[in-house]
Amino acid sequence: MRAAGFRVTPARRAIAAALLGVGRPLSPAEVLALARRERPGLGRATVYRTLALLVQLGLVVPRPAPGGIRYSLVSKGMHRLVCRSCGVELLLTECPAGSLAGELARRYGFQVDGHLLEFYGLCPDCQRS
Amino acid sequence: MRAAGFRVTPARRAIAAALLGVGRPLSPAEVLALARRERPGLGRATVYRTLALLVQLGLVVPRPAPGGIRYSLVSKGMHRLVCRSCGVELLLTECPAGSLAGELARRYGFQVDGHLLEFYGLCPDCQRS
DNA sequence: ATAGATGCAAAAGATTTGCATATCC
DNA sequence: GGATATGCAAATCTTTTGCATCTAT
Repeated sequence: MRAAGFRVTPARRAIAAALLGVGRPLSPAEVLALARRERPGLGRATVYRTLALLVQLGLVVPRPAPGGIRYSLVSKGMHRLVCRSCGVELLLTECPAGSLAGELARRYGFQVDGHLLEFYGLCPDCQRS
Repeated sequence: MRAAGFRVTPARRAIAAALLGVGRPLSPAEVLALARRERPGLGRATVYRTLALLVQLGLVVPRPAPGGIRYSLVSKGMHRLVCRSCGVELLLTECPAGSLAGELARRYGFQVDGHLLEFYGLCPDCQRS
């Protein structure tokens, strides 16, 4: 963060802490609510600006979810099994994709620093209805 | 579609055709504009309702993109290399994930019918700035 | 014939922007 | 000290909802 030439401020700390503390993807509204516990005066706009910055820096990934985009730290739970009907998620540990990253970097000149692997389908409950 | 007990209507055809015609993820506004070429009176609300239905049915996936959620047909380009700064995308052909799908179905009782694999990073141009 | 789908307009939400003030380095 | 970041409020955009009408099956 500082390495990239951006300032480390209390607002940014609070927002990062909110994402760190909870192990699941959060909507901007949830991030605001959580971060305000630590920093009561925090403004909505700052949350949006900071989330965009964290995405830019590759520290956070936006994910579509029923009800809008949610954000989660890159390191946590990037491999999921998601029910497209009710939205339940299972976190997976397997990752057959990591090995491809280096190969892609070499081939396309990208600096690859994360990936997302999601399987979609219907959970047992939703298969019934 | 019909198999799942839903009606096949001109509005739905036009929306599906829009997604089929263009090979990239579209925002709801883009879907509306394209589908209106075929069906001028099409309403915005119908686009949202139909996109949600197509996601439910597993025919379309929502993806986060700079500027909001975009939708694309499941069959097309589910494996991508995305620049988190400018948003350029490369489609990939490799897929080390397919083999896991069956295993997950067995283990968790999910009916797995699609997956999304994305690598994030910086494209050569954005690495410079 | 009738449950389901549509289009419209309005309501509700979400995100962005402009700007004066406060703050990190 | 000076560029950066912040918080607020308003402006803008996106998405959802209620309802009367229409249409696939």
